[in-house]
Amino acid sequence: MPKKVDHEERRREIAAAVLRLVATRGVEAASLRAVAGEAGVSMGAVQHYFTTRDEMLRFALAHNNTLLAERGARLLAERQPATPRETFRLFCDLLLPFDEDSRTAARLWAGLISRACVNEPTRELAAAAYTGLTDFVVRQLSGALPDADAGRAARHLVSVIEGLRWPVLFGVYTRAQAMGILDDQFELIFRPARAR
Amino acid sequence: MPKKVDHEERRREIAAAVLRLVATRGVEAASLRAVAGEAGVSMGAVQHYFTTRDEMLRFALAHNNTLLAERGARLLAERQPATPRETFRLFCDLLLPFDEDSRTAARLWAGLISRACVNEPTRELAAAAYTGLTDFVVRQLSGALPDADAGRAARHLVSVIEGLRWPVLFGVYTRAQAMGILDDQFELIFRPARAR
DNA sequence: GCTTATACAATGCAATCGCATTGTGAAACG
DNA sequence: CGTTTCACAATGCGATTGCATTGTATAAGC
Repeated sequence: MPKKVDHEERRREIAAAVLRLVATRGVEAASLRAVAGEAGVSMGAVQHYFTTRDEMLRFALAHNNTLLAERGARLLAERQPATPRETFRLFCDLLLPFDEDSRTAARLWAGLISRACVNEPTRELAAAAYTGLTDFVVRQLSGALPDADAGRAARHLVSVIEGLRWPVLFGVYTRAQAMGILDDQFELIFRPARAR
Repeated sequence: MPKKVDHEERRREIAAAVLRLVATRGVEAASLRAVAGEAGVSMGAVQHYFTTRDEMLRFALAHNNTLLAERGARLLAERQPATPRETFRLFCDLLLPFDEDSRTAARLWAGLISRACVNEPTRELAAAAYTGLTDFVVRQLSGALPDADAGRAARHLVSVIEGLRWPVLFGVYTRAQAMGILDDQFELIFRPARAR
């Protein structure tokens, strides 16, 4: 019938435009027209791929989560961390807004959170993102710790990292200060079991 | 001259309407008209007290921060926590979205964060809120720990609490699970110094 | 080659937005 | 008692919003 177009690929392209807008000017700025302009297509095209603005935003934020997961897996594969501590540092670099990439990701995360507060499907998305991240960390830790401790350690580490995201993004902590807090945390958690 | 009106008090009343809207329907919903309607005044009144929507939002979010600080001080005064652990639990109840009040506060916090990502004055506000909170906790802890440790412990505790806010709000952790994580953390930090 | 389904593009529309302007009633001051 | 000044109320305006509708170019199936 008509032209053959990779539907999902086009959606992802438009989603990328959404993410650029959300990261630089906030969720409110991601209007249909602005997105169309940013993506270099007509507004009709955006409407063709997303029935509603809400669906567009939800897809974009979900897409961003899979991008982040891929980035984490890639980092893990290429840096091959040998010790739990190296793995941990890798996650810090991935999740905390130290460089421009992760600062962008943090701003997107902020958009996700603010929408999740008032939009049920987005809330489910955010909840899934948190559980997914924690599970991922559990799996990374499961070699280095007994299973029972791995779960606990993962929840600890994820909590502290998450708790540092906004202070770091807003300039309350420098990278060195944040890493200091995280190092302390790491020491505490990975102290030999007998000392606990 | 004209009627005598407590200017700041009126601003706070309007800000309360803003906060109600932000908490229930998000920052975007706090339009001048909606705020006027919620506050039960005309749009002209809102404009009379705030020169711009941006200023209105900033004032409302800053106002919310002082309300939260007052609430913390009041809780501290009436519950008179004797041990660091009791103090800590008090802060958890204050900051984590366990009841409807603190869930509202968390949604407001989300609004603050998302705006802080794209609005410089709001960013400063958010940064000040984080440092203010940490300083407050340091002061609470300074009796129970040597000064050097109090700062470190405070940054730890605040980080973990902050890291649990969104998972709790989005239903990833129940109150019991969150408190379990926090208890563990508390144990780690307050373990006798010789064991470190 | 005609049909048909797709992939957009263009435009229209009612609603809403922030903000500016203007009007009015009242109260304090001279 | 008149003037001034503040506290609003009402309305207007241009811009922008999400969404619906319509038009059209293209290309695969029969």
